[in-house]
Amino acid sequence: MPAKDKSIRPARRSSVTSSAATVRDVANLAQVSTATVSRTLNAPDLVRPEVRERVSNAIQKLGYIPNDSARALRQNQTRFIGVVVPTLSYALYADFYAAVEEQLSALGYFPVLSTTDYDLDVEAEQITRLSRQGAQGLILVGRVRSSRAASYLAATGLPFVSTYATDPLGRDGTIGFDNEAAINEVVNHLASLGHRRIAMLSGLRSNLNDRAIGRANGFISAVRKHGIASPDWIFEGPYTIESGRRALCALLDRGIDATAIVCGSDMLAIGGLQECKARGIRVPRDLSIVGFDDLEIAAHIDPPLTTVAVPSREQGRLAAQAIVDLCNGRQCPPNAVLPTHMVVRETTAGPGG
Amino acid sequence: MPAKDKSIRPARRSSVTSSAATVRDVANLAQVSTATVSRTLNAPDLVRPEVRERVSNAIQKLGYIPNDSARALRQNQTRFIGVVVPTLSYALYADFYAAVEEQLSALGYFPVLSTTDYDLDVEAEQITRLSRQGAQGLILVGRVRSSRAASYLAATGLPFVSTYATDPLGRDGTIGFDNEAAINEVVNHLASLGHRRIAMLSGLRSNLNDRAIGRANGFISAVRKHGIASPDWIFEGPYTIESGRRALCALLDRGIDATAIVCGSDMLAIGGLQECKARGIRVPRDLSIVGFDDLEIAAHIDPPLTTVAVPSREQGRLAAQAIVDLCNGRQCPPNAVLPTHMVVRETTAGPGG
DNA sequence: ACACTGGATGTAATCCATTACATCGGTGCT
DNA sequence: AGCACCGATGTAATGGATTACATCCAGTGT
Repeated sequence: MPAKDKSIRPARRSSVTSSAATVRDVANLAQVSTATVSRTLNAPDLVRPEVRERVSNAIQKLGYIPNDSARALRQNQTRFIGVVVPTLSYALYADFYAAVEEQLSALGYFPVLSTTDYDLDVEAEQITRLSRQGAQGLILVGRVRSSRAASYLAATGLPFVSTYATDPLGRDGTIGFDNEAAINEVVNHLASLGHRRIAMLSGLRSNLNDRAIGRANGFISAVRKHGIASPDWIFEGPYTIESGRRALCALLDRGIDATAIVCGSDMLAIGGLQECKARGIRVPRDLSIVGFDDLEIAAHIDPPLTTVAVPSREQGRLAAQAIVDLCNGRQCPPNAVLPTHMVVRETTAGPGG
Repeated sequence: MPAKDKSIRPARRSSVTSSAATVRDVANLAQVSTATVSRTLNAPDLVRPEVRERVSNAIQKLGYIPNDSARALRQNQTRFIGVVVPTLSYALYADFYAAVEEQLSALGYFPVLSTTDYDLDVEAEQITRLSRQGAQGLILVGRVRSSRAASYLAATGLPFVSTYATDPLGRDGTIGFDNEAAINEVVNHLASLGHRRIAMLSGLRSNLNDRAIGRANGFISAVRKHGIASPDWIFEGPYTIESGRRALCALLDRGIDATAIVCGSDMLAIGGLQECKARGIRVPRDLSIVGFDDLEIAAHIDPPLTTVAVPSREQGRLAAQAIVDLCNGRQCPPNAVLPTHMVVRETTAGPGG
């Protein structure tokens, strides 16, 4: 009896050091092979109930936790999807992410989030990081990205879907809504109320935020279409209340006497509203204001904000479904244009009340 | 010349199938061993510049991306930290997470987020999931958790820090602030303004949310201390505007004629304020209202909300630093009690104006 | 009684990067 | 010359789970 080699070596790891138990420890304790342990976990039907029981007990006793890195390495699949959004501080994206998380988890995947702070270079970094870490697919916001990111995605063939945008050509997967059309609807509405002097508070277009650009373009084209006001009455700022106030100040300082203001975001609108209040400008009597996004808060400020409801959660759900489909080889390049709709509350009226 | 075995086999993978390149492919192309490739990436000083150059070119040419699962498996470290928060829809946690992300990334780690929707059972699931996936440490919210989660953490010895709470005993790592003391300060302030009839709009305590419980306890003890009003004037609801409105209705329906209301969250306060406006109750003349958290929106509603500023971002930064320290074996059980401070705006005044 | 089938289980290769250890050529010292 | 040493590189073991393939055994059909 030279030595019971097999039973001695694993024992070292499972008892002496307290480092995590492995399949081998479990196998030894349950008197089976590692293959059987693995099968007990992943295909219980292939294992006799009696043996299954023994293995389960061993797992229990050792507090065995499978090592997902090893599994991912072997199976070449991590079941995680990278989700890259501009920020979570804007409630819209927080909701979007929540919907993504919910749907992915229902499909047996899970999200790994990262934020870019609206910086396309950061976005490119995050994309490569997520890819290296084994993301099986990506959910991105917007369709414009840095050339580095674009070529990386093309070169690796990593599946991804874009959101909050539309793709007129329908090549890549895109789940979103039409920013231009939505703003068009707003301008139409204001025009039908009789407004002829309409300005816009827009998000920053300089960093190639295509949602902001789309909304601004929608404004320009709509204003042209109606032959009203000036397409260059556009004031930009980040999506914060403070910046909305400043943008309204800038507008007034330039002596523009608009009767209505279209905003690229509810935050800008709320800021504008604040500034009006501070200056004694009555909304909607002296000035109509329309927001965008329909954040929870929009319904609860005074007066309740007229705005555009966007299908954030629905988008998140569909994007999650789409990326999982792509990962599983279903070739359908998912493409959806979801409807938006105006929610008319109390910050809009005809000019003069 | 039997065969150049070594150069033939890897070629199969790098050219025929288009699956990702590995160190071996790079090594072959650069005419070096895999060890040298690895060193070029992780310890360039050990490699002659000339060789380094060759390897870099090969990496470039093949679009080689290291497989992090393999690295994690071998090194037994993933450099990721699990972050478990109740929800992102509440802006406070979104900010917290942003600070965590920023600090972790500065330290060469990265966060993997998951949300619980305030459910401790879900929290337990997320904790085990993150652990299995290789989280090296966890950042959690609150100190109360399900027994399953608690015993799991104890059994595995996985490092973690709790936030948004304090640990009187200082055993575990806890980075937070004193909810009770903060509410105490609020009640003191109201009492010094002359209020004697004070009620509370609280978060739900039933699901063992220890922030809500701490704040409610603070209210009860402060009210007792001052010998004023009734400690059971507490109305609960989730942290939403809608629920704040309902809670205020419930309070009024019960015929309580409080002169001041302390809220467990700004959202509850905003809801209360809305309901006051709807019913013609003037704030602060007829009723003072104090929020909690000092969300961005608090300063921008009408009237601007008096509230308690909490150090969310600071907490996030410290928690990230602390968990990384713990992961690196520094034994200091981190413990910090950060200051909160009241921000007095325009929803508070003496009773009657 | 024999060959065969199929279910249950074991054996060992595999995924990919890292790294301990071995190797080799060259330098400097005695 | 001989020895120690060093820097650069290669060889091969390693981490943990999965899985293709081999093996064994009981049951079935003829």
